[in-house]
Amino acid sequence: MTKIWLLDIGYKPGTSEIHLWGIKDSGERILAVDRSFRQYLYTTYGDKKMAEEELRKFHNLRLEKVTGRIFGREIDLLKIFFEDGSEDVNKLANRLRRRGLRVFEDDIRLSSKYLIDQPVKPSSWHDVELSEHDNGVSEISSINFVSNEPIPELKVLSLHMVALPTKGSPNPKKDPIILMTLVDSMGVTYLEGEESKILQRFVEYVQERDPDVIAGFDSNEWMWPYIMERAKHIGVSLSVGRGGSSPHRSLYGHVSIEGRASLDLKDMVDEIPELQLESLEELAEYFGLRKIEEFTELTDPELPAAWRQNLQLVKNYSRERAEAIYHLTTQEILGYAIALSSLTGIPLDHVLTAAVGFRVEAYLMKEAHKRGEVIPPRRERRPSGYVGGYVWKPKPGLVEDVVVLDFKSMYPNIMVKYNVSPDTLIHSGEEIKDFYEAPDVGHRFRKEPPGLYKEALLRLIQYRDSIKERLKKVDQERKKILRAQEKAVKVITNAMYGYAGWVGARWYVKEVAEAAAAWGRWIVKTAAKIAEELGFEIVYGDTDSLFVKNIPEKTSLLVESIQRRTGVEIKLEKHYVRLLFTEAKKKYAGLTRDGELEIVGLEAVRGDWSRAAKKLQKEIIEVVLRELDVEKAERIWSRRTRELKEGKVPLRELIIWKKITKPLDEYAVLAPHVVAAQILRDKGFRVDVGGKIGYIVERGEGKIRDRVSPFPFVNKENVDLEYYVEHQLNPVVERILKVVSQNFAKPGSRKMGLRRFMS
DNA sequence: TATAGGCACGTGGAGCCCTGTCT
DNA sequence: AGACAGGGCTCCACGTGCCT
Repeated sequence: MTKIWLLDIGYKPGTSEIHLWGIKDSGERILAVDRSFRQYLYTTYGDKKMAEEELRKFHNLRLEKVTGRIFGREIDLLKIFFEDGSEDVNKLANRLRRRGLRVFEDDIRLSSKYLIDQPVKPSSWHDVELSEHDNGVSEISSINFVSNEPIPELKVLSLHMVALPTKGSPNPKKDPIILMTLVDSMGVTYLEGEESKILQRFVEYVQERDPDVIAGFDSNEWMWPYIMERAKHIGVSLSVGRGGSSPHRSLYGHVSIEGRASLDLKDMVDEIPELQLESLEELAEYFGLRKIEEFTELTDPELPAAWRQNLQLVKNYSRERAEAIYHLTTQEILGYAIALSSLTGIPLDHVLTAAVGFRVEAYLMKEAHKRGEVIPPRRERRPSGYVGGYVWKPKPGLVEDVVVLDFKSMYPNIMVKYNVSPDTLIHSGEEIKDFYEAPDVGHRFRKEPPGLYKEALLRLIQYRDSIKERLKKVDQERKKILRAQEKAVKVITNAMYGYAGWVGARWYVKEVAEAAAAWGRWIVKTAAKIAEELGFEIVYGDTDSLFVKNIPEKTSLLVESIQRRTGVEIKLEKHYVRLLFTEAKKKYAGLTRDGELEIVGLEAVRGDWSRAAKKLQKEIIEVVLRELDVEKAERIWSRRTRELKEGKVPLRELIIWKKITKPLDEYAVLAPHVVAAQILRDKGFRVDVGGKIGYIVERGEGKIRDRVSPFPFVNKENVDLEYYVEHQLNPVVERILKVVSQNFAKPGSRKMGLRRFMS
């Protein structure tokens, strides 16, 4: 018996031969082949003769009569195995469908199916029965999951690449790679000189050091495709895979390297909503590695000159990024990716790239399989919305001493409590006596048996509790692993409700999400009613939270009453000394009891306002909330306005960043950032969907979009300072002062204060 | 290879009215 | 007097990014 940690999984195309790349507990890296698995699909066989007729046309099929469940309903099925080891299920599935039969699980890739079907988990330890063959290949005769701990020592290589653009962004058709910087446990290696030499040495380096993980930033969409095209162009064989194969584009735009995990840290950016620029530098700052300003800056237009005149600058630029990638990977991201991979069953290689919905789905597929549920096919559906959470309208102005009550994991708890699940929904005509009925929308769910969502959620909750228990007892190093696991579990748990309402989900049933939302509204409104009955004043509330004016001697009674009546756990989450509400929902600022200033939803926390405006708004809020001094706030306002008008504000603070969310020619309206992006594109720069465009507004007549200038082609001389006063500084300040001036400014001075800068 | 809905808010675009100018 | 271009205005859709 051998112990193997599963790093990567693949299969030989056209066959049922599963390739498992693993790490033995001795540290040896091996490829083990499993030839025992067979691809299969299910079909209904309403007309038995017809099914048999079709099946006779195929050789080497093995049939099994089984009973499965689809959305909780029992159904008789034929399970059809492809005994000849082929994995071509499409042909058979299509034929059966053409005959009007229902077919299931033909749309799941072989390696995914293996992971769902077998006691095998990626990024985990297994007991394996191996037989060695002469050709060095090990064959598996049995494999069993053991544990997802400990995590073996993985060899990580990080990679940063610089190409020399002739015009705009580097173009892989003509612009060579001039530098590659590699970082691993041995330190930094620069590959420079002739491009073919760089690539050859890169391949040698990978073969020699044989890393398990290769990490980059924007490597799936940009770096790997670039390297691959250059290698092809100059005729270098890019055999960096463990079997000697080249990298290849696999599913969903991901680039796979055989036997290794290729990670793109850019995928991590989506998981951290706090990030506004979504850059590597910002990611590094977020994890406390290095501040954005401490990175050497080098934009594409500056690169050619720097390459000629200041080689060291270019090398520093590249090294800093390669090091950041290495440290982020080893210290922050790899552990999380491993935990997520082991939990969802998605191989390490893919798990960061996979969108949230697909992670949840991967987890559900395994749960469903355990319960004897057949996995429903993915289907095209028309999106149709439903009513979501309830939001109170706040009273604008200041309010003191407010406590916030939060329902803990409201939607997961609702789904567990009321057994809300696609397989427990009662359809019209069904006569079930024992049911829960959702308020408002009237959907009914049977109380027994527990549904797929309920069981999946309970298992997750249980797992998280056990992690929390263990966290109390273990040492620092193990704590880190457990925290990563906890985070992974949390991500999946919290996404379950959203998944339920996603039209692309295999288990999409609109009534499920709609009912969960309805129960949510009922619970939070019931809580509000209880609070009011007890004499509390509701200040605000959003979906699963209630802001109430504090009555210290009654808060614990309030919490108890709400929990008793609604049956859902509620927590006293926050205590604000003072809160400021604007006229809008979802926008407020507060001072907590520990003296922290919190800003929610306002421009100061939005990424699409200039830094100048954001900083000023924060200053104003700070002075208003902490010092209750509106006049001082107005003085700051006028000082900042003056500074801006006198040109004392750095250009960088005036840049407005916005995301490009679709191809430029699909925009119906030419917004300023779209025009800025067009200008960049026309200069030969890459404008990617999902990329951020920075621009400033220049002086001139007419529409804003007709006078934008994209970063980095901005010139301080041309900035329309008046625009920044009128459309950036003034609105964000006025939004705040408008709601407090009557309370705090002396009579008479208020209007003065506000009007002074308005016209 | 899109987890959901609710919400604010700047900007552009369409359409309307008004007004001044030309015929 | 009537036609019409163009400015100013209103209203709404688009687009982004936030909150829970």
